[in-house]
Amino acid sequence: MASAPTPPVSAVKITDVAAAAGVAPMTVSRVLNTPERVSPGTAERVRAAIDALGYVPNLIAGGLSSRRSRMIAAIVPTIASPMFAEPVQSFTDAMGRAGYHVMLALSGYGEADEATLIRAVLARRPDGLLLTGARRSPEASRLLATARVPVVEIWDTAEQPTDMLVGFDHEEVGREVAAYFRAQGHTQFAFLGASDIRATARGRGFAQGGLAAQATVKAPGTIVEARQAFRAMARKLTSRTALFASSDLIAFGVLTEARAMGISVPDQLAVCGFGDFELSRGASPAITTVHVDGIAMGVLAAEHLVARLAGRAEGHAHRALVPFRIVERDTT
Amino acid sequence: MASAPTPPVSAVKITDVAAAAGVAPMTVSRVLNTPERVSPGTAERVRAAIDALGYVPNLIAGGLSSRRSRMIAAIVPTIASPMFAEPVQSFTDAMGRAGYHVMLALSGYGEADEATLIRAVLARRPDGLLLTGARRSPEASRLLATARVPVVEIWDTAEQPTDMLVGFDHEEVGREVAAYFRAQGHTQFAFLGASDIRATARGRGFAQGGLAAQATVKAPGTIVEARQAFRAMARKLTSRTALFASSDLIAFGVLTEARAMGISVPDQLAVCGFGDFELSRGASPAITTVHVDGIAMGVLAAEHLVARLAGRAEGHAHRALVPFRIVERDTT
DNA sequence: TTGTAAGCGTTATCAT
DNA sequence: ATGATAACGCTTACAA
Repeated sequence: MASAPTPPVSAVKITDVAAAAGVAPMTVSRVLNTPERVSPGTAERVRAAIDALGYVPNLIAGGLSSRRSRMIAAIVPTIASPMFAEPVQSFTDAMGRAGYHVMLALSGYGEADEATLIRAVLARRPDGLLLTGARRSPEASRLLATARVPVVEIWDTAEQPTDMLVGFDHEEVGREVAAYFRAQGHTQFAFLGASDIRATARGRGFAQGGLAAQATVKAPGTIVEARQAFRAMARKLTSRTALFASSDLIAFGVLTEARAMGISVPDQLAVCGFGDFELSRGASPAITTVHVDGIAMGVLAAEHLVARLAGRAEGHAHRALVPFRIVERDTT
Repeated sequence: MASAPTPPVSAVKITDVAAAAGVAPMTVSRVLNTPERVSPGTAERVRAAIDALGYVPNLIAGGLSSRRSRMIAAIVPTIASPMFAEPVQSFTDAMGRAGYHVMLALSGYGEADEATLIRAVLARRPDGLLLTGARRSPEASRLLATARVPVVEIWDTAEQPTDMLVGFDHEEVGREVAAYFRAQGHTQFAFLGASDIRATARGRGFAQGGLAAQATVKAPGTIVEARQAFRAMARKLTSRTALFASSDLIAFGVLTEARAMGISVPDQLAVCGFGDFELSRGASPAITTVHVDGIAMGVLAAEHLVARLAGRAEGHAHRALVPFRIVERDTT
């Protein structure tokens, strides 16, 4: 379709620098990649030539030659939520420190064509992959297997991760929240959550731990939807209820609506969110929530990947669990 | 540092497919890139071979050869804010439909070493660049100039964009908000804002339009900081005040604190935010805010870039303004 | 410490 | 419509 007239992107190449510095191209390459193997004097001359010419190495050529792209592809559903933004940000930083660029691809929810995305991404020959969740379609698994690329999956656990995994058990989160509520003397439980696979797992764990979850409503992903859903749900909530929301946004919606309805928190209604977004700390009342260390998740994922890429995979387990904790605030 | 033993990423290459299909490599390449130039029968055989072998084309080799990476690099300060997440998401989608991958790089605020990041990104030879804001350091400008890569800058305006630009005037936003407040009979103004360059510009415009902005407080970026800042500021606010916050998060902090202090909204205090985040619609009272069409910004940026890459840059202006509007809700 | 030669896997270009 | 050949800009492997 597009047919640009092949413009010279950056005329300056390694041979130009080599000529200017009076050395062989290979020496320029060494100055850039293994400076310790070049004499200081030569290195200085080469660097001067690089600066003078404004040389920017072509990593695409280097990658083809070395068969290492020094690039990691990360696939996440969305960056619009702090849920993924945080680990992605820290993963990117950590990989950057190790000399890798991270290429971010957005999949949206619905694993319909995750395989297609993975395929597209593999075409760029990343040295490694960061994936969200631990459920892969058979097609995706096949692709990953034949590509033989190190893979880290985050945000979830699974019996059989594709390769490495850094996450936590969402059902366990639900169970812990239920246990926390029970310890507070609650006997009536409700769950309000989004329909994505991990939110559902948290709801399932909560129902197990809560023994008698009186109400489980699904679907809302936004504050406004949560308010509507809670308004509908509230009618059935006759006595003191402990509600677990699948995200802080939903918890906030519930609390906003509860205030409008004159329901007292935490006396008549106790609420626990998930994610520990800034909103939960900043809102009044401050929202009790489950904190997951997203930064640590990103850093850990990077460490695993870097270890593998450096060939020292032995020291690292293939599965790492990221801790979570309930942050008790005003709504419980 | 890392020295992996050069593993065969995906053994299958174009010559393998060609051999399996009984054609020349070039024919396989044509099936993939210009199928209309291959006879249906041959194409079918080739595709069968591709599927059978699980061939994933090596775009890194293709890019070196064709000098087109089919990749766009996007540099944004952060994805943790919906401010940037939205246009980035829509830009990515739109470029994807045009056959380009978007590689996202996070710069953080502070243009300290933006040039370094740009340099790193240019090493991958992107076909185009998406940058945030319109202020480039001399070093960055030099890099971009010598790279001769199409550049779109978003989120701002400038007299001299680097190349193409899709944004809006932040001072004008401030002036419009001031005008809106004045039309409502306000005479006392305050601004509470983050210290980044665009927030500052909105505050400047607001001060111009408000004639007598009584208080301008800077720094807060989070809800909690905004609450503290407002509490300090509130003492000086003796009469009915119209406050413009540099983001909806800050507006929310102000409103939360105002409620705690017993300040009635919008009677004693009118508040307008910026960004039209989900929170503003979902909160109670719903927050009046400035809506900027981030989706449109991303799509427009993509259109400009695609047009340029397709060689038909003439039809498009180099500057496009994205509309913004005040969304009137309960806090004014 | 530095250089030479031979690819890396694909596509542009020119033939057929 | 298909093929042969020569790059693309760099790095690996080996030599000096």
